[in-house]
Amino acid sequence: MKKYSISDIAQALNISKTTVSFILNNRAEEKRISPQLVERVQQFVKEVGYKPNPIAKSLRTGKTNIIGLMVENIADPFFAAVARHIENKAYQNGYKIIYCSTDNNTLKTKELLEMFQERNVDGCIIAPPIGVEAEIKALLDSGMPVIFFDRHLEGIVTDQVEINNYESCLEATNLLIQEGFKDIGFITFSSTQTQMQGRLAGYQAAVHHAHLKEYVLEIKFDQNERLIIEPIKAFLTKHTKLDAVFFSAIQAGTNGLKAFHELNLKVPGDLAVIAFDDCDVFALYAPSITAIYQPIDQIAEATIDLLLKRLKKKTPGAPAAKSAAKSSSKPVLGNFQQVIIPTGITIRASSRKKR
Amino acid sequence: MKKYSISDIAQALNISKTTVSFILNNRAEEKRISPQLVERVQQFVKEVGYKPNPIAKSLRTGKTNIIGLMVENIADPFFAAVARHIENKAYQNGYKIIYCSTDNNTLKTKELLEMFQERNVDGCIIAPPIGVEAEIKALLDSGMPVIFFDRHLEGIVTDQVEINNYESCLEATNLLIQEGFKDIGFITFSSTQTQMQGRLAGYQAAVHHAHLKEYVLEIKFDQNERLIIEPIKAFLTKHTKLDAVFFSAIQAGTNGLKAFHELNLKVPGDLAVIAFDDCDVFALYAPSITAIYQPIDQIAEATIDLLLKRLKKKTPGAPAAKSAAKSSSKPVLGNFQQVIIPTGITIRASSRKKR
DNA sequence: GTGAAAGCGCTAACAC
DNA sequence: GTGTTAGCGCTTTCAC
Repeated sequence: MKKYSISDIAQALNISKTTVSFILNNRAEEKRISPQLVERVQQFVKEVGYKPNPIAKSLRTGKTNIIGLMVENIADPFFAAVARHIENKAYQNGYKIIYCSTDNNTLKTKELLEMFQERNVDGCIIAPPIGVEAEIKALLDSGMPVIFFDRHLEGIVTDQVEINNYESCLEATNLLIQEGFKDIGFITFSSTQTQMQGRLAGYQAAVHHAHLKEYVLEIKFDQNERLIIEPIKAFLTKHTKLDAVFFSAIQAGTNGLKAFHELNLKVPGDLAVIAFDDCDVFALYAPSITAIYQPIDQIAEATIDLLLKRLKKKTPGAPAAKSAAKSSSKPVLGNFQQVIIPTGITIRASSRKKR
Repeated sequence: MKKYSISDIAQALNISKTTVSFILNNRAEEKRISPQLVERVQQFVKEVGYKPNPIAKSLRTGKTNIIGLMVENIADPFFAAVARHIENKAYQNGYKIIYCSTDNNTLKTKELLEMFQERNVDGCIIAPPIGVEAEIKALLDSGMPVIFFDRHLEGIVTDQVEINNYESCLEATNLLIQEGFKDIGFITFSSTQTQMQGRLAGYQAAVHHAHLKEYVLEIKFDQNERLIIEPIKAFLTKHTKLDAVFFSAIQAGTNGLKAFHELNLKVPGDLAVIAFDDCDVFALYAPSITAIYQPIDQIAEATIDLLLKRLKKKTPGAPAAKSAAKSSSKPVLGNFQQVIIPTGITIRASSRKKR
């Protein structure tokens, strides 16, 4: 099976490349090419299994049909699940995904952004680390659609999808307060990222509002779980007054449970628990752990939708939709959207006061 | 900051594109271009921040520096973790990753393989579903390096990385037998994939060798966990004689534990447990669950290494290594490798016989 | 040692 | 309605 190019087709059919190109790009009608010719070309193309070379196309048009996806760490269940949904919908819309993990590393992220630029991705979806504001701004200025999710960057206006970090942590903390817990710790990772800041602020607001004391542990995130477990143990050992703990992220939660084991602390007898982000561990743990869950599918859906919307706008003559296409009213140029997805909470045994 | 092309550079420096290209591709020496000129060009290139356009390069050379990565489901923690490692090493070597999930869907996989072909990826890493043998073979015949991992396809010879499924399940089953368990169930997903077949065969061999009865439950895999939990409950309810259960995969294990809860079965009192694939759930569950673990980093490392080795071979004149390059002896043409990575087992409370 | 020019496969302005 | 042709930015053969 020989590989056909557009010239081969033109030659075989004794017409010109242009005509073939027009037909292949659904511009036959617009160019008023005879239906018979269209039919003949399409027939032939199908027959020989011709596929246009996307690289040549990209070189010419500047479009690649590739989306850059940048998460903190693709091995993190949350990001992996989001990536999965995004991947699905992207492929359905004819886009491929190039992905990468930032590790929240500024330098690495800058390099990756540069790579996206060079590779000419059509748009990108990013859970940005702090410190790449200038580069993102440059990207946006160059006309590349950039969508933020999970967090945003102060001072940058672009489409973004987030959850209600502040409110959900406020409410979850209130739940503990209403149950009658008085000394509620908040165990989190030291981070200036907006989502983590929001969670902490929510906890603080609730605690202050109830005139309770604030106990916050900020741990430097590390892949080595001992470096998470040990600070938690130290914190719990120091603050023996604590009767409840709120974990701000999944790795805090699971490693916190490990710390409990090692200290032989019972839940919720010694310590009540609420965790941010749900997972099998929390559902199966005995007692089961109350957890805030992020609607991952909605987050992913909203994110990729925002990007696809931007990408659609860039191809004015997109002949996909038959006729309604033209009537897509208001241009909404540069009119960025911020989507907030509400979280849910699964109340289980760990947050109930023994009475 | 204007975007420079190679002609811009040539023009600015009053030399020809050719010369610039040679210098940029480290062929200055070979072409005996004067060191001063080389220096001048490199200086200028750095100054204006010129980056060659990879798309144009691809169109011309047929290489893309992109690796296709195809897993069953990127949201699965195992595949996500493998992807993470592969991504890392690929980027270090100048390759980008386009990834996709097959869902073990033959049709989808065929389309994705076609996409890899069209997109001209330089090579691909695949955890293949059954039924795409012909397409993979065609890909290999076309000269594309294809590396299998996690499983292989009968009748296809290519580089592959797997774990010792058979032996590890044989040994794990023997562990239960030695503890004195007599009626050991094996709960797995119905699959003709080699890795699942290997696990089942290992269990069967151990059980038969000990003249014990075989109890196998094969569940159709589904994202909806109720469709996994319910068959397990039915199986356990039917076979009340069982004193131990071996779960062949992580989703079998976690959903199995959920089934236990719902049936109010105690581990290991009512049922001892061993699971294939380890995770936090098993470590934190009370009692903790004995689990076979796959050395994910080794698997990923071996896989990407095999691919990189193939890719290196394809660029004979690669001027990366200074001089030792030429001495890479034996050609090993078409000499495919099969790497088997041994698993480990973490023995915890769930597999111990109460005495 | 360096340059002119062809061409990778495609799109699109322009001509007829 | 259809064809001619000029690039997109790069590599590489061949000529000098």
